[in-house]
Amino acid sequence: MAYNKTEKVLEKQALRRKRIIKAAKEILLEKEEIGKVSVRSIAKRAGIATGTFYLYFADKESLLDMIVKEIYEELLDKIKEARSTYTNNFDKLQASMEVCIRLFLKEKYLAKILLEQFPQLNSTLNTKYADIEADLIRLTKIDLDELIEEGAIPQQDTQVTATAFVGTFRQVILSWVGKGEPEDLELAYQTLMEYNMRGIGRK
Amino acid sequence: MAYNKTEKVLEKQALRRKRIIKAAKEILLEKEEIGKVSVRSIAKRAGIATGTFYLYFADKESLLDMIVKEIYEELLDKIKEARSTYTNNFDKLQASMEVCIRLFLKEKYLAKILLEQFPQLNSTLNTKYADIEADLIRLTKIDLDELIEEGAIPQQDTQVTATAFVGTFRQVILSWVGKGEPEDLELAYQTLMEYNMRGIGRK
DNA sequence: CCATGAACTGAACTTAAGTTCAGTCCATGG
DNA sequence: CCATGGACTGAACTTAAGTTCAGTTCATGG
Repeated sequence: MAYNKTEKVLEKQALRRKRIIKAAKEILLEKEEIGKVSVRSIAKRAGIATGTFYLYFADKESLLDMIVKEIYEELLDKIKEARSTYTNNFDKLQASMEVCIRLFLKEKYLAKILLEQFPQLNSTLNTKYADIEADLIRLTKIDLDELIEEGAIPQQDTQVTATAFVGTFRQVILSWVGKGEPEDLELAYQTLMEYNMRGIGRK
Repeated sequence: MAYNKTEKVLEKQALRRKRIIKAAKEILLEKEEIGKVSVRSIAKRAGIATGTFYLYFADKESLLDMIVKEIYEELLDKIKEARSTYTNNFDKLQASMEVCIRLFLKEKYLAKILLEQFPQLNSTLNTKYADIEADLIRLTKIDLDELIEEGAIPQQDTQVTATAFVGTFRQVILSWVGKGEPEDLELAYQTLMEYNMRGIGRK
């Protein structure tokens, strides 16, 4: 005599699921160390009992997993959107980087979670995070390879330069998240972009 | 009637202390996650009882603290030494970076511990690690400021460019530690250095 | 070679986090 | 408005790590 869930219940459950994710993100922001984010604290913040958490997520890792995925997809979507408005490969590359910076600064929690918290994890998740960095490097490399083909930048080991390129952004964004943005953000942003444009040898 | 320790005992204790540090470094290398490095496992590896650990270090954090300090001092010493053989500021900057790369690649454990393991820590230690990165950036910034004063590179926000500079090295070294060095290391190293030299606008 | 005190030991204590589950509450459908 | 089964609860269980300490071993100096 299994009964069917009504729309209302389904909505309530979806909301609860979202609340759990939101609570987790909030706590990830507050805690210095990702290890300190406990299921108990997430449940408490979300206003549910500890056990209820496990009705929504198989385990703690599943939740964190989902959060990484969500954030990264949001980032990729915005990058894709920004790139679509340009045809020139320089512009596309710059647009991608601009999106990263602006998104991470606007939503510092994204930066903190993605650049600070998740790299602290081991196991499956850390691998997943490394994959994201590797992915961004891969995407950058594609752009650089195309620029070389066009003759817009000199021949170079794009694996190395793409890695360096991404490295500058990671380091600079993290420094801004950590100790506050510079007074003149636009100037700083431009400095960074020029650094990399010169770095790849833009003619 | 307190008795005096003989030389033999003092040596044995010094050795034991070193063994504990060595054991900890070894385990730091093996474990993906620094949190998995337990006092028990360190003691076992060092061939002592768990409790004995606490006769040599106040607590686990003291040991890790000491390890960071040791590694960082080793790095700074080598940098200082390498710099002393040059007078030109470009050469000094390049020498510093070359030392970092060569040291981290030669002793991958240093890179893994300093760039991968310690950033995973929270609290005091993480702060200490952040201090090291900040310190390297600070040192780089000094070089850049001098180069600007000499007119060797154009005016720029050296806080940003120094951060970017260090970021490229961190990212590239970590990628090499993670998935193996490139076939032609010299070439890759040169690529990275050129990237940064162009980046800072070397004339 | 013994008395003393320092070094060492590892089991026990403490704390904290992930996970489970018997009992309770609540929505459904008759 | 009840009987049923799913949702929810939070105390209890499990595991694992840091730390302590009573008992044991060892080194010293007489």
